[in-house]
Amino acid sequence: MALTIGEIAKRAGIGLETVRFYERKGLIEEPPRTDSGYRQYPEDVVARLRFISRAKDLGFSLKEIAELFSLRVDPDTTCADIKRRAEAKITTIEEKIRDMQGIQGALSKLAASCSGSGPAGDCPILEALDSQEKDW
Amino acid sequence: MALTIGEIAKRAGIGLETVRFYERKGLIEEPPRTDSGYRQYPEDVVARLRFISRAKDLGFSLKEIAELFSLRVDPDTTCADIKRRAEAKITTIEEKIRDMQGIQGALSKLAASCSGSGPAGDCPILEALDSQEKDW
DNA sequence: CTTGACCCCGTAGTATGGTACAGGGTGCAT
DNA sequence: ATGCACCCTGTACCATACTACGGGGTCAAG
Repeated sequence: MALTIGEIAKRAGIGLETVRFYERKGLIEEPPRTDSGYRQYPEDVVARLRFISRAKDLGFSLKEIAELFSLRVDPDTTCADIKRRAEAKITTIEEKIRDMQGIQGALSKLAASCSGSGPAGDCPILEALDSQEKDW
Repeated sequence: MALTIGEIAKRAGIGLETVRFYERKGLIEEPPRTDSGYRQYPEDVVARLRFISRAKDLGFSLKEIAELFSLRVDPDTTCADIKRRAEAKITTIEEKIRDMQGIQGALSKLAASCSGSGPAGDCPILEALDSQEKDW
């Protein structure tokens, strides 16, 4: 039972333009067509689209997801290869978290230095942004 | 003593194309020109460009930085207004950190579930991405 | 046989923050 | 006076992930 692009998009919970976009990006295969040119998707493409959504939720870019698929297809790929990818991703995410925490700490410090009264001209936050030194 | 665009860019530690880009975006004012059309920057524009870099480091977008400038110019703006902006930014950054931590936790769980041996076809990471339920 | 929902393609636009030309003119030193 | 570094404008391009639109064709119900 083949599905139309609208059906498959609905089942995967994404827009149908997005399905075509993923096709152009090589994330899903080009499906067979009807005589009139309509795409005819096998049902398991829904699972693939959900895989993409889940991987995106885990912070993988579309490019990385495409790599994941090609790894999976390659018979020489091992479980360890996949694990390495996941661990590399964990590392970059941890780095991002640390960066964000640094930013958050600096901003909190700045916000704390501001009494919240008086004109903006005297605001210690803007002054800190103006000053040459950044001690944050 | 007016500075050329190249000088000012060098002093601010950014590219000169970026200076023009900021001008187009309204982050710095259009400077006066020489008869031949060269931009002539007053020295304090360096401070403004540094302010932009610093605010960017703190996670503000260019649009938000432009707002900060217009707040600063507005005589009705108070220190409390600036503080509110900073606190709002802290909140959104904290949210992002929590999101990232969720992703990191989920990925770590998946990576831990993988022994790292065997073919990719049996990889529990890929299986988790394939499965309907996400318990992560 | 008409109407409306759905599909096709290609292209362009969105937001973000720049970067890179191409094809010129200018400023200064030798 | 000639060479080189620097400046000018406008436009196009990079990555990321879509989203929208125009101008068509198709399918199924009534």
